[in-house]
Order: sequence, then structure tokens, then C-alpha cells
Amino acid sequence: MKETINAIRGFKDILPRETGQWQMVEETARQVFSAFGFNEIRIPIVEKTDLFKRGIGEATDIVEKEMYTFLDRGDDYLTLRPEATAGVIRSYIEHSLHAEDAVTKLYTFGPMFRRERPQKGRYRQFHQIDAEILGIDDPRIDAELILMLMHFLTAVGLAGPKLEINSLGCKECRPVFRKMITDFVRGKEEGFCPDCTRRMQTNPLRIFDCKVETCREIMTSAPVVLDALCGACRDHFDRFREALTIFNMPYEVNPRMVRGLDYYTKTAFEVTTELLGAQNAVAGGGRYDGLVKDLGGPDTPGIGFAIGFERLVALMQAHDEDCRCRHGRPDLFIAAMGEEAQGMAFALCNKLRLEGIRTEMDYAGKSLKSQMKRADKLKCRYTMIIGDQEIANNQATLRDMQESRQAPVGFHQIVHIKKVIKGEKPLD
RNA sequence: GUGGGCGUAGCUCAGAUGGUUAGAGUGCCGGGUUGUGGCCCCGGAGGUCGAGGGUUCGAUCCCCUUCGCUCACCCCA
Repeated sequence: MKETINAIRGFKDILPRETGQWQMVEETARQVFSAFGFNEIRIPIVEKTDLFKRGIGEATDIVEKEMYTFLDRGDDYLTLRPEATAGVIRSYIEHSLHAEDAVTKLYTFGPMFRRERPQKGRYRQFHQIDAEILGIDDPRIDAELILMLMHFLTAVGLAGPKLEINSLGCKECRPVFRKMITDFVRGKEEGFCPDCTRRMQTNPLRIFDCKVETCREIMTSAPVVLDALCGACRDHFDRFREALTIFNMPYEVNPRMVRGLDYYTKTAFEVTTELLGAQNAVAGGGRYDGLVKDLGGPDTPGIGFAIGFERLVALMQAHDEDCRCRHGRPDLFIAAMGEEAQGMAFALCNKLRLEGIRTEMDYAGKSLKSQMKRADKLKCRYTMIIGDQEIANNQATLRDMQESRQAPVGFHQIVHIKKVIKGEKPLD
């Protein structure tokens, strides 16, 4: 035996037993998103590194230490996308999609790459469903997008998602808040954990996120973003919440919530559940009114979210079996005995497939019992038996495995066979 | 990048304070019915006990190193 080569760390195979479920989630997303006026966009997995540096922010953890970046033949630095928004916006600008309609609603899904240490719910290649609305800054749109997200999560069978919202302010009020925090923290350095003392320099807002009890305690009396919002941001947040109320959408304002990507402004939100371990966010997103302009496009507001596919699917294990059956189960198994019968089975099997009937057979000349066993294992509802008797009578035996009944059918009565299998006609 | 836990059959796991052919369940293949699945019974294949080195008469077990997996920190979907 030769040495095996395994998939690399943090990269996972999505096996046949799982893909049925993935397809179901994708189908639901397409259906729900299209009802809300979204169209699919498909963008490259590799982009110029600068796109992410400018889009996500040079000082973020993602750009600083998590990107898969490489030099392409000594020319450009390229990067495997760590998230989808930057690429979508790049494409939006490059193709002047803003000129086609004042409002552009886009969704996409696919793999993202971040070089983090893998753990439960966190992989180096992971998949996201991503949706973006460009061209409107009306706070009602923020609520509408969240309505769509929550509806999708429910439609897919996710139990008990928790919605948390916050406002991060805009480029006017965020610096004000940042200063409030640095002022508040000054002189209290002793009380914080080592991580937080570091955060004071790099990203003071993150101190809110700390899980250490003493840090949390100090921060309870700290000023909150919502206190620092400018008039416009405060108004946006209020009207956003009003719109959520119209939908009877339960939510919690979490002033401690911060986002890891620099482009977010105003509305930020996160959907979490308690069943995911430490990586408890299933979806997250927010408004990014300055991003399109920062990437060289027209001054266009935007908002979007990303759903973690693997995390979503992990919460849906109960549905796995159904999906697998729906996609993987053949309609008919043809069991043939003898060389002549096998020849007929081979022709018939492929003829039925061309008719859209999922048909399987055995090529190894196994015993009837063994073939029946396989048919049962594949969960085929019907088995067709072809042997000397059937050839003599010019009729195959069609067996309903579920009802344990069987009846003869003519070899050439394809239409009849098809109808029986589809449940449109009785077996006899 | 840092720390904890774990590596024995395809999968889930036993095992002996170091001793001769390493076990179970499940899955897979076959038989019990020479033309009929599920349940039951019987049989079979499948393991360099993660890898390398050390101690020992002898190591899957003890020691060191290494690789892998996993959970958590960090960060986020």
C-alpha cells in the first residue's frame, strides 16, 4: 500500500451524504432571495490582494494574518478571497451595475479562505451565502434585509436563532466614540487582561467583546456606541428599529457587538445560536455606506450579510436523512440473471435513464439474492427482475419493494413502466 | 500564533500495572433458500495499534521527538 495523501488542514470534503442537504439549502436561498428581488452574481475566488486590503481594512486580523496570498509569476499579489463583499463590490463598480438600476440586489455563494487555527465551526476553507443591496440607505431596507435573512433561516429549519443588532456609527461619530473609550480606559490599565491592554492600542472597541470577567465588569460602566451616535446615525437606528417592529421581529440591542471588518457603518447585526460552541455566529452583516466609494466607485450606500454554510448545516443534522434520500435514491434497480438477461438489462437500464428514471443495475453477475439486497440497500422502491422465465414470456417482473408485490410488464412498455414508477399507475 | 485532550479494523470504541496468533459492535463480501430484499443464523476479508527513535530478553503499552485530529484562546460566518 502506498502512502495516502489527505486533504490539508482546515479543508474539508463535502461528502455525497451531505450534498443533498447543501443543495436543499441552496435551493431555499434562491427561492427566498428571488422573492425579495435578488439576482445571483458569480465572481472569482481569487482577486488582487489590494482589493481586500482597501476593502476590509489594512489593520484587521483578516488582512493582517489570515489571508492566503501569493505572488503570481512575479507580477501581482493575489489572494484567495476571505469574504465575498469586496469582490461583489469590485464587480458592481467594474461593470457599472449602478447604471442599470438605482437599486441592485445581489447574492452569491461559494468558498472563502482564512488561515486561522481550525476548531468547531471554523475551517480554513468555508462557505458563505452572501447577499448585498446597493444603492439605498433607507433604514427600512436594513430591516427588510434582516427579515429576508431570518425568514430564510427559519425556512431551512433552523431552530431558535437569536438576532442581535447595534449601530456602529459613521465616519463622523465613530472617531468620537473611539476617543470616549480610550479616555474611559486610561488610568484603568491595571484592571484589564493582557489581551485587552493590547486592544487599547489596536482596537479599543474590541474590549467590549472580552470574555474575562474583570474586563466585563469595568466595561459595564463604559460609554456605549449608541451614546456617541451623531444625529443622522441615531435617526437611522431609530427608524431601523421601528421597521423591525412592523415585522414583529424579535431582537436584542447589543451595544457590545463589534464587527471585524473595517467597512461597516451604522447598522450591524448578528444571528447566533447556542448550539455551535464558541463559534456561535451563523450569520452576520451590516451597512457599509463608504465602501463603494473607497473602492473607486460612485458614492453608493450598501448593506449586506453573510451566512456560514457549515455552521448552518451543523444545526440541521436532523434533516440530513431526508435530503439524502431525496437526492441519492434510485427509482429502479434492474436485477438480471444470465448473460442474455444482463444484455437486455443493460440496454433497458440506459433507455430508462434517458427517460429520466434513476435506474441502477449490477454488472458483476451476482446472485439474484445479492442483487435484491443491493436494491434494498439503495432504498429503491421498485426492482425489475429479468431471468430465463421473463425472457421466455417476453415480460419482465416488476416488484414493488415497499408493498412486497410484483407483476409482469412488457419489456417495451417503457411508458407504462415509467408511470408505475412515478406512481401515476398501479402496479397491476 | 498559544494552551488542553486524543491517535488501536471503513466507522464507533474495548484491551493488557510490558509477554507468544490484538478484540467487540457496526459496515462490507459470501452462504443458509442452485429465482426474490428487510429479520434471524453461519462464515470471510479487513490492523506495520499515527510515524521515527530510545529503554528492555521482549514495546501497541514506558520515555523522547514528530505528524495528524480535536477543543479552547484569538478572531469570525
